[in-house]
Amino acid sequence: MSERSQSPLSDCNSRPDDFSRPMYAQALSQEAFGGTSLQIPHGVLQHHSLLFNKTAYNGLPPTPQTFFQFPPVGGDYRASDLQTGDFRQPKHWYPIAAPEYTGQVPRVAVTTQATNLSPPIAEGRDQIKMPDIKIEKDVNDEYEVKIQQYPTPSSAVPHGVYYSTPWNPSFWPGLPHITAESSNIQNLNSIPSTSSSTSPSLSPSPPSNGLPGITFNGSASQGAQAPQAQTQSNGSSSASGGCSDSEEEENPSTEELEQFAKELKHTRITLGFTQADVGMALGNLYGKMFSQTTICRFEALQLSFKNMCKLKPLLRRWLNEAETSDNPQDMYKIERVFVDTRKRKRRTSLEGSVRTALESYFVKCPKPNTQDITHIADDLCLERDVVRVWFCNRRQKGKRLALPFDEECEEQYYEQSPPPPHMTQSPLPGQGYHLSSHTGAPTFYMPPLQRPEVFKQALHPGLVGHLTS
DNA sequence: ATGCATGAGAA
DNA sequence: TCTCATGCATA
Repeated sequence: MSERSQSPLSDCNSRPDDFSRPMYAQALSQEAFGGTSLQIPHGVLQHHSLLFNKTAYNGLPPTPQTFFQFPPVGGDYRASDLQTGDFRQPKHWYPIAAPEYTGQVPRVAVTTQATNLSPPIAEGRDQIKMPDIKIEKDVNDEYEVKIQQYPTPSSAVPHGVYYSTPWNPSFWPGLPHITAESSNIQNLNSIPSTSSSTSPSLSPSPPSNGLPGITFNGSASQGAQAPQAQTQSNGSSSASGGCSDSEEEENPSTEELEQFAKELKHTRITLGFTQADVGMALGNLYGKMFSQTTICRFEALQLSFKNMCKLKPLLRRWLNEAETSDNPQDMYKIERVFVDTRKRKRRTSLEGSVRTALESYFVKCPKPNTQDITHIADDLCLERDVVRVWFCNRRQKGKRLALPFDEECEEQYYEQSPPPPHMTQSPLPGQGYHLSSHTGAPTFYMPPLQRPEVFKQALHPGLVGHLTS
């Protein structure tokens, strides 16, 4: 016990970076429908790498009926197809796309989208053949191999349409009206340098009039894996009038991002879509899918400023589409086969006491060196890698939460931000470490640079007082 | 909504 | 080995 108090980090001079603001987002109910939310079956839609818009890159005429062999559903989506441009998916509702709606269509969706969601999504549900999901465990039982396969179309699907490949730049050319409008579209740049190696050769090269490869804010972000959003200040408003010029500035302000996130969430909920839906729609619209997690974090302002800026144009586009489309569900159709074979380490579930201990270590030293990590791992009987990853995530979380949109301060935060009073002593819990206010879920300190008044507007009114008191 | 994990790119 | 963007899995 007492030995455990001998932290290996006593010589660490770094300061904790976290102690961030209260988890405002946490206070926001996910869907604000009494807990009703749409849950995507795990693995069904979450791997963006397999999203394909075949018509976008190979010019194939729409062959919707041959894609998935399900009984046609009622409703006429095609009218809107023609209006919205060729880059869109063939406007048919494939029941395979519906699993995430199973029995959980938000009430709002039912009431507000009675005319939009045609036919009732649940109608074809019984006919949905769920993909086989196979989970294999390796010999050590620590890794899982998940293999999922959607029913493959029996015909009319060219070989090579489906790839297990990351973001495919060739989708961008399929956005004619994006470039044509050149209005409020924040450009989606990013022609990944890895395209030649990661995308199927089937895909054509980006057209010369394609989206300019403007990098985000001059930063060499890790961008080859995702469409870099870039901003242009030429933005006229879309049909929805949802974005102002200022929002299209190269560097949207914090307020603008917050406002947009709020608008996005509100509209999304109003239209009855889940965060997963939105992420999926981005895939259908732009070829780069995002997970529910990412959309959630965007709405909750839990991404980095840079990341927020990157995603905002995409989401702005979605928002405009969703608001103006006669058949918003068109944006959610899935045309892909999900074949995901990866090994992923089984998620470690750390006990509260262990987390608390890690927190206390983190307070002392947010950036432990290798030796420290080893020591901590030994001390807590954890894998060294688990500890390392925990610290990585903890730092990331600290930045994310403490400095959502203040880049300049971000870099200095380790040095500038003093730990909150209650953590300075960092008594160790349990086996010698204890943080009085830590019960597994860390509380976050809001540094002075935070502006609660900005964030609280995104909160349910009833929560504002609580959080700011 | 969030904890733990992955992987690319950078330092 | 870190940061960062991102997502699976789960609370």
